[in-house]
Amino acid sequence: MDERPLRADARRNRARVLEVAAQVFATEGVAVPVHEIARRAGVGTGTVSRHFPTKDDLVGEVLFALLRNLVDEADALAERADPGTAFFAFVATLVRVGAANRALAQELAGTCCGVDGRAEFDVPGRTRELLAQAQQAGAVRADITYPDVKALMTGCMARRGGPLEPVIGVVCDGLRTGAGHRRTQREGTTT
Amino acid sequence: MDERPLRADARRNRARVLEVAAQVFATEGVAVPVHEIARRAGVGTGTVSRHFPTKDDLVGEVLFALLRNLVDEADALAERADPGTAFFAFVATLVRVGAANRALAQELAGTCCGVDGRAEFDVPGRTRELLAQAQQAGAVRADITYPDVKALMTGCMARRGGPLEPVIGVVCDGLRTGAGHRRTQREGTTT
DNA sequence: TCCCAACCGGGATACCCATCCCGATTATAG
DNA sequence: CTATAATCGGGATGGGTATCCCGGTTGGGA
Repeated sequence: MDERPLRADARRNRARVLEVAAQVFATEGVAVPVHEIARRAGVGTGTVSRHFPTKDDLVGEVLFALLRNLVDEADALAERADPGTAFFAFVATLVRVGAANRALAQELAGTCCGVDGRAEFDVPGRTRELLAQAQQAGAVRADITYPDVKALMTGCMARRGGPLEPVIGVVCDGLRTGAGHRRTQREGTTT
Repeated sequence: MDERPLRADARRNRARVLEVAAQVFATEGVAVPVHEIARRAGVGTGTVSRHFPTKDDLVGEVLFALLRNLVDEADALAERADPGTAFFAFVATLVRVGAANRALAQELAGTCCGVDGRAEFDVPGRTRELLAQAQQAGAVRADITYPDVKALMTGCMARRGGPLEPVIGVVCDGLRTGAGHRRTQREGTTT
């Protein structure tokens, strides 16, 4: 196909753009203009959009690596720990990573370009699985759904610039079975 | 000052724009273009920007009423209920209102125009006070700060379109002193 | 009823941004 | 060293939004 090797300078520029983009998107979110990425990388906007025809392509490439790591971690936890421990550990990891990386937080919150959900990078899918297993094992409240977990994690990620232990603690304690809640009298409510 | 009464048609248009804006911002958030508000209100864009010179003016006017109600509710709770009950009830109210109104959620999350914080409409201030009193009364974990609470509530508000009891339950249980292990009455579930 | 200031509509203007294009530059094969 | 195709920079283009402006319309007091 188009697997022709890039010229040396082109390869260098591409890598530099990717590096700068990763840093900027992590710090300021995906809303940063492409021309700003180009400026900081010391290249023209044309160079950026030649290597990444669309802004989503650039964002996607930046997110791929991060999402893959998370999926790997989820899989590792799933086989190394019991369901409850695995689920809570993964939630804590997602929150920490999301709080440290705005772009990733936006992606996980669904306010980004939506590159996850693709086979090998399906973080939401992994989270769903871990949740289901933790609930089956009786470690997590049964009335909780994935959207609930997603919303709670999204909130925790917004706690940028402060210690994360408190919010993670609150959420994990609250999710745990046996925390006092009135589930007993409202089993299958749907609003 | 310029308190000359508006002409009848002008007053009618202003009210209609405000009404439509409130509805649209609540449903779709403050990012909706002004010209869209004008279109749905059946007026020209000029009419909107004459009554509300800036988009922030329009958004602000819409939010004022909502914020005032919330502040009133906070004050009422503060004097009618014990600190713990008041705090949890207010948190539940904020989450419910925020989940039902995107513009308000954006405002409370700080991703809007920031009209609150003004004396009589200072919802964050009231929340802070209720939190401090609840902690002093020993009803809420001592390691929690206002930004933690804000982040958690922001997350819950993102749970649009589903039942809110689970997320509110998780957060309130998690915030409660001695959380993660039992206890609970049914506070914090006011509608 | 008549008249004019207040009001209306929506086109004009001024940004901002992503993406495309093309003349100038440069890596590198021969 | 030279030729040439790949690459570069940044201006041009198209689309979107907020705000301003002005010729036409109308409410309501005389």
